[in-house]
Amino acid sequence: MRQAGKENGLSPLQGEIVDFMVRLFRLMGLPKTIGSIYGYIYASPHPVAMDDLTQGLGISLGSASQGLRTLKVFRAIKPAYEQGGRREYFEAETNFQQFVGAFLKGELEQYIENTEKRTKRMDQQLSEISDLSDKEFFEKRVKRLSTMSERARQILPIIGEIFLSEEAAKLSDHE
Amino acid sequence: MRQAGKENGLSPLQGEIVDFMVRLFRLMGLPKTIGSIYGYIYASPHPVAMDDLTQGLGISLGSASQGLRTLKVFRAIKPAYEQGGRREYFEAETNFQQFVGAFLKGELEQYIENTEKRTKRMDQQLSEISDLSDKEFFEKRVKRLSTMSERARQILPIIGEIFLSEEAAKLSDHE
DNA sequence: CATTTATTTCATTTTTTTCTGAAGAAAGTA
DNA sequence: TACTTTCTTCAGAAAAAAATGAAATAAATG
Repeated sequence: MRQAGKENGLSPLQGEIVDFMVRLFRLMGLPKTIGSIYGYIYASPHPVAMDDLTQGLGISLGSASQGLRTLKVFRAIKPAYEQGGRREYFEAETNFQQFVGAFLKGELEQYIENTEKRTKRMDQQLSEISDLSDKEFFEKRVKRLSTMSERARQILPIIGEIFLSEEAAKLSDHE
Repeated sequence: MRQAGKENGLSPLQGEIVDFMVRLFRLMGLPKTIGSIYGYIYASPHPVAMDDLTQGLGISLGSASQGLRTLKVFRAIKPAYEQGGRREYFEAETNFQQFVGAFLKGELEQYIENTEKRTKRMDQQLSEISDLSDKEFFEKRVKRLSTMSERARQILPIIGEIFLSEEAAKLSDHE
């Protein structure tokens, strides 16, 4: 998959879209395949089955399956009710605000919780230092980390606000 | 380096701090070594030379050299004027707000610029579509991406604000 | 329930990223 | 200048992350 959609039936525009999504998803720390799958679905006028992905993107069955799962989990795609076949079809959830925001918020939340545990542990360690000038130094340092972690928690809702607020929704939800 | 600072002369608290930084830096997409170097310097009461790092963290000369360079570049450490020796010594820049913020803002800025180029290309591609219903579909899709990209640009200064404002500085700069 | 078709799982392979250390600059010293 | 010490570079090694595909499972059909 050098340039998305060269050896297969993707139009140049669709290729651009796939690349776009690969980049967007990489920004969230997700692998190329996942971005390309979402891109492919996003750029398809009709619901997409796993088969279309392996063919259209030249990726393996395994990757397609795992990628779809991940995308389902954070609601970037949704099942499409297609006539006839026994296949599962999917279409794109097009409001990035929602799922990108939720994803980032989740990640950050987890990170911050973990961080708070750590600063607590540090506070304990502090109490075991006997040397006085060492103690002062480390208190300063640890203090800063605690402050940072508190501040991060304050920022969290702002991030949520940016992505998930009513305003944000309005700005992006007028299909 | 299983648990930071086990085989070497790091106190448990210092080990915690190193781990903390490894995590913080990984959040920014930077490798473990860089985080651990910053952590080591941050957790040192005295200026640190390259030698201390290779010894104290058990990392190679190459890693230490490269890591220090990176940290210098985005101002996470600064040279310390140490008596006597011909060695270079460093100490930590302790206001994360500044350097983490600047780093993230830089990354995002670059990302957004690139994204804008892409949406422009897409707009061009759009004009070459003849089929009418296809055209409508892709216009909708591309529109959304453009909107998102515009919105990202609006958000950028807010990010800057969060990290780099006077207020943020005050909140973190009272050593 | 046997058969065909679609999906999931996961051990292995491939690709990408990060780390290492020896060679060689650079900078200081006698 | 010859020698020592410190730092940088970069080709190759090691580790980590992602992708593959074959076997197992599930789901549908006659």
